[in-house]
Amino acid sequence: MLKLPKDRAPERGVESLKRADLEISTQTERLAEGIAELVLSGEFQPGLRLDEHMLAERYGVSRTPVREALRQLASTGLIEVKPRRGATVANATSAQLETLFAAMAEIEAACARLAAMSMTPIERRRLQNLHDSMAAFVPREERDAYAAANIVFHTQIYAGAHNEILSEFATGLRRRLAPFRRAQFRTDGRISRSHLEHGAVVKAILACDVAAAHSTMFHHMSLVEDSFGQLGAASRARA
Amino acid sequence: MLKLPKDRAPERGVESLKRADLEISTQTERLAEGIAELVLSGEFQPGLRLDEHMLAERYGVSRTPVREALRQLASTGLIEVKPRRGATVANATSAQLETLFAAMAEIEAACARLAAMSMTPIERRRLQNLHDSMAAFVPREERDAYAAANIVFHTQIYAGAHNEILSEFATGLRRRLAPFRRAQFRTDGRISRSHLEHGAVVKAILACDVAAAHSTMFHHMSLVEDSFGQLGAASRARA
DNA sequence: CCAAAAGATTATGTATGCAAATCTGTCTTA
DNA sequence: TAAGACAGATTTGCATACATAATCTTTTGG
Repeated sequence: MLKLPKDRAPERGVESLKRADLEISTQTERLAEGIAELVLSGEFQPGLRLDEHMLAERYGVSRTPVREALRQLASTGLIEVKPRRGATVANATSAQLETLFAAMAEIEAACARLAAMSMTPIERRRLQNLHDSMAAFVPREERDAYAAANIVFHTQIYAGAHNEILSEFATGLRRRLAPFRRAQFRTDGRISRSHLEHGAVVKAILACDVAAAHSTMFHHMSLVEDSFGQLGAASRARA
Repeated sequence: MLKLPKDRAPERGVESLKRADLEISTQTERLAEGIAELVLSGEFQPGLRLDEHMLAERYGVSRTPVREALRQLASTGLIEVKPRRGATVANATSAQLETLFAAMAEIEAACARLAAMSMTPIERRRLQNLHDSMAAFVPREERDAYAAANIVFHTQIYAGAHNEILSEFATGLRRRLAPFRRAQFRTDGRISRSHLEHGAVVKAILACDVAAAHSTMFHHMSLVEDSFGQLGAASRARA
């Protein structure tokens, strides 16, 4: 392509209207974010081959930044890159999903423990408020709203742990599992059970009960895992 | 450079004589491993600027695989890559080191707990044997031998947890902290104290005492952290 | 008719070149 | 003398080109 940087500028603008352009400086970052979005939204399903040429054309760039973006995403586990065989959206066997859920339960429980230990009064009150407001979604079975608030709920606990590293691990695992938990709250009664479990976690954290925060969160995450046995099987069949 | 692929072949051959060429397929992998080695060995110290040209020349390749290797290492936290500003060996403030140690304590404790739960009899016996054999290094103060065996000890526990993800987190954190814990067993009495703590961990794991495995390992890792307060300050000053 | 090998095709790995951003050192000016 | 600005040098980001491994297709032998 001849040097026509102005030709690409408009596309770029459209693509990233949501977030401030100030923050995103390189094509690679933009691509990594865009591709991740496609995977998380379900448009790119697990197992799909990610052709470098195809992506380069789709985003109007050369293969070089595409390759860098793919490597970066591979490091998060969202996609897989095998040497000389290209990249695919990560696809997990049910055994691997079990491992991921188990790891996530451990990390989330650790975060909850630390949160009970070191959350500020303001953070504790915000958590309580969020939990209370989520109660409204339960009787009405507003799955999407509850799912969105659920992510905020857990994110607040990660933040409350005041440990950037554990927080990143937890966020990464959540992202990595996202393609496989699309139907999370579809099971009947899952929402109300989730809210009850959250209540126990909140109570423990507010009471600074470190051990209870750990165990209630671990319990909560284990139950989430249970409700996904069949999904693991489904994704494996697709491979 | 004109296309003279034959000119480069010999260099490449010489460079990788040590390890089987069969396993390493791309330049990027070789470079990532090589650079990581330089960082871990201390030849590349925290804060050092990693110039792409310099590395490319040093390894006799072009900048392209160097860039990919740097991105890959950045994802492990061993180096840092800022857009348009290049890569540097990761340098942590003492606050960040504290966070890393705290995260590591949590993950190691989780691994120990899972290990107590799910190690096979063979794995348990191997751990016991290793621990026993490490006793020999204590009275003789063989720091290097003890340090090497110490890594094996912890690695056996990661493996015993039977959770690939947590194992990778733990290994990654250990690598990431390596540049800052060079003098780990230099403190007087550190070796014998470490061995005592290991003993408590082994005892708990062999007894399938899940809670004790967690707490003894957590205690062990916390003490490791304590003996590094001054190192964090030193590395910060260098920045 | 099927299997296996050889060739064609495609995609990945690597090299090189150019443009823009950052950095460095010098020179001007208050 | 110190602060700021400007120009040159350096370095990164990206595009393009080429070489090679992997894959697909076709052909040939049993």
